[in-house]
Amino acid sequence: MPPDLQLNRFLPYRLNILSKKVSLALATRYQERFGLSIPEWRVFATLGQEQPLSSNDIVERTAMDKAKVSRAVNRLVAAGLLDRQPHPRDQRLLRLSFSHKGRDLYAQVAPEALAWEGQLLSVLTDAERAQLWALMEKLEQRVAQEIPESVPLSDSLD
Amino acid sequence: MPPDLQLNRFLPYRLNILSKKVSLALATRYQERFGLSIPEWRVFATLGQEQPLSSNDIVERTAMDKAKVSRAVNRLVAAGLLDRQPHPRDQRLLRLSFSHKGRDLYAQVAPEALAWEGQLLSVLTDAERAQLWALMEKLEQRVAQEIPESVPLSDSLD
DNA sequence: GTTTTATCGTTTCAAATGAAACGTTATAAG
DNA sequence: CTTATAACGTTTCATTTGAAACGATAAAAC
Repeated sequence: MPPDLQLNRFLPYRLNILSKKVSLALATRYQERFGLSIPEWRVFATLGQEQPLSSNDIVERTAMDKAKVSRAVNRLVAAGLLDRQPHPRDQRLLRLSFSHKGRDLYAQVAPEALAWEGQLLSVLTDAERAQLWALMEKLEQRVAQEIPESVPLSDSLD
Repeated sequence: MPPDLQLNRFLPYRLNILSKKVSLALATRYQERFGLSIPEWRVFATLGQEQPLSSNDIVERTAMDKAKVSRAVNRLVAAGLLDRQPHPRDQRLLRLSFSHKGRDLYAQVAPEALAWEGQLLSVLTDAERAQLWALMEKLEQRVAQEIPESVPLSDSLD
């Protein structure tokens, strides 16, 4: 008698596919319109939250690999979107922040991202949205217990 | 005035991190215990649902790249877990199914995967689980509308 | 029947990835 | 002070990746 593992009712599987579809749909937009790759967008959006940040701050906030963050930051700096200063008190740290151009771009990108998310969430009622956050929160806390600390959240794990 | 994009309340971002954590936690287990990589597990579990399947069937069911499926299938065949036969009526198609060894392994892996999922979901009530499925279903249908057809769901989109 | 056209799975190749090594700077221990 | 240890970000290098080209088969058009 085969074990009853219904893949389309298996949370890791469904979560992966949903996450992929959402990322793909969004990525297509900011890729085409703003020329940002996914890692670049992640770094950029993170700096939109708080500035300045070190590379390591971004690693912690995004669960990205530090090599990937390093490369994304380099591209964003090269594109003139970020300023990269050495930290005055700790020479090991970078002090990353938006350039003027970066700030302008963020002012364009962020509202679009929010609007897009709004369209996506428009299929849910307010109550359902609240539920969704609560459920995801619970699951994330639960699963965090199972992950051995210091294991990086690699991008290929999907 | 900066746009109010709160990243930790931004669905694509949170979904990505949750999905990564879940995949990582689960992958660590079947990697260590059964020697299966993530793509291999995906293919393997898909065949647990229905047999025989062609490679293309698996591509459709898992949203994986066909090159990745091809490589995962090769490794599983080499490991003696799958049988690969040519389809009698269409020589282009493969007829993939479990070998005896594969069936035995599945009988071990599937219950563990289910038990693990059960632990994860144990933080939710039955009603909450039902909600979760319903919400994910709605979101997936909504986002599917935005994805141009025939765009593959690459694994690097996270 | 012959010639397109499409489909399936593999292979190729350039790009992306991430673990580990590295150089540099800071902190802790002696 | 000096030495050992740790933290930060970059770079290296082997692996993984997926888009495109490919060979082989089947279906469609003529």
